[in-house]
Amino acid sequence: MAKKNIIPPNLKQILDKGDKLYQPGISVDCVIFGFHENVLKILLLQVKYVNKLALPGGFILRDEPIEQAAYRVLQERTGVNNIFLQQFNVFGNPERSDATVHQAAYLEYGVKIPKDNWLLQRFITVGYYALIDFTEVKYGDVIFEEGCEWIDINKLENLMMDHEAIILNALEALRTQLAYLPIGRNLLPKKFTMPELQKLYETILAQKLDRRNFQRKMLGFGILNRLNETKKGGAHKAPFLYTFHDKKYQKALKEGLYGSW
Amino acid sequence: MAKKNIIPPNLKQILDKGDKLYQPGISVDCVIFGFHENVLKILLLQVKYVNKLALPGGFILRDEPIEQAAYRVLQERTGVNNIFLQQFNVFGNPERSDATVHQAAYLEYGVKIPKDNWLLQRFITVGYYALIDFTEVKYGDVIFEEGCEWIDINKLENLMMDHEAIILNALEALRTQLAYLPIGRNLLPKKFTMPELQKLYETILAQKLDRRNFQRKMLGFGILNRLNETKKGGAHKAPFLYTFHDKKYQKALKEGLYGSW
DNA sequence: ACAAAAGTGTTGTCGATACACCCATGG
DNA sequence: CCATGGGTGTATCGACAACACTTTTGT
Repeated sequence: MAKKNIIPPNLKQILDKGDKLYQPGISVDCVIFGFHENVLKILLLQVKYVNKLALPGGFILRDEPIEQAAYRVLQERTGVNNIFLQQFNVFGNPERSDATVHQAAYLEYGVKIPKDNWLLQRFITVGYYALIDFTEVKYGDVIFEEGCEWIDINKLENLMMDHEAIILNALEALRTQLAYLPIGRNLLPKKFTMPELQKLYETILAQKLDRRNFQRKMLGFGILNRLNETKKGGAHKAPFLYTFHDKKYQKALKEGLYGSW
Repeated sequence: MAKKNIIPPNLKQILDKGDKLYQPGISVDCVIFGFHENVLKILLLQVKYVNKLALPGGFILRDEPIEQAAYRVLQERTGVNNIFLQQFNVFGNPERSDATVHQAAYLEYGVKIPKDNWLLQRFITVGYYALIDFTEVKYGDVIFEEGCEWIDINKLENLMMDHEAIILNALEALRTQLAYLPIGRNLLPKKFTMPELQKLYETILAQKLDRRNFQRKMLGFGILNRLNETKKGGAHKAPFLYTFHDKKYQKALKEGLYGSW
């Protein structure tokens, strides 16, 4: 800490021209869900200056739709293209903004943010949650942070500002959607087994499901293809592999699993 | 039109100090549902300068929670206290902002808004919908507008900017909520009959329901009190009057009509 | 008394749950 | 050959829809 680093140009630009480039006072935050080894995880950033974890978020360009800003954030962080993205809430309590976070980050470069700078004002954030295939993630650019980490949803701690509340809110929204929208296309690899899909559901719902009824219900939705392959390797009987039926999956995403009337 | 009016002080203030008083670039818009004579209606404002209808909306004070801003707008417009208020979406496409609306309003007072004024920038709006008792509304302050009007939801026309899309989106959200949350406490008078409640549901869903099944289902939720009175006056058999069981109603609002697990 | 609207009851269907049984595989 | 996990089938229950019947009220 004795020697201060030189401030990177992008950080300097955010400070000086941010209010020209971006919509002031508004940000997006993404709750990125991934599924790995039967655990639901969330992609978080290590913010070293305050030694806390944060949701990947960003600002909204002056001429950019909000959803696209969220998409841009996801791209920057994960490099993944095939993403399910859903707006779920807006968080706008005045107390949620915490100027000390930005201050700490810039102080690392010996820069003190002027008191009237746009970064220090109140921020309202639009929450999106995303489902992505854990295996496709390539860690992307690092800005303020040390790096990305997948954190077990049951082991959240030491989060910045109101980010834990945002995550829990996102999980609630995800659970609700589970009831009427197909899930899994973006959380599982192309080929998967029925037990794997079931584990995903059980993890999200934090609830055991009956193996046989689950299978019947899923097949009943008509969005799965059973392949003529089985997943070898594990002990015991080899389960069939499945893929999602792309067209029907997309249709179910639009109309809901129980169809529209 | 020959003679220009003098600009009211509050309008002048919004123009000059608005960016100090309010969060810039963010607004709230309220879709206010009311129910009267078996028709679902929405409270809209006549904006005379552009001769269009608009949702009641407003800005967010610098230190004000968003929901409270929405609540303030409702109070100002309707004077009603007992309001069900729900955030349902954020509308943030850059194209949705339309500077000509504000320009027209101020031009009425011979004021041309400076090009760099905060009012002319892009605005993102947070959509709330509200359910209120039609009979309790007292029309409130008028700012830019000629006045408020209840418009039949099936006869929407000539709306400002993207307000019609916002209304339809709100209606969708309302329909979804209908499935798992109690409705009616804020849309009906204290005492009401089962047929009245049913009409409300039918109107929102745009769908006929079976009288007998509806009654059984509603009573099953256990949120109604049957009074020892009947609604006299109409022809034919007098229906019972009901009230909502306040405690149970509140509980159902939190936990959903089917309970939590 | 009769039409119209409200209250109450019965039945059938379908989906969700619970559980029994058989099959395949690795140790 | 048996423990474990995967695949298939069946019984039961409850919610909901459809519909029959009775009761009340105004004209």
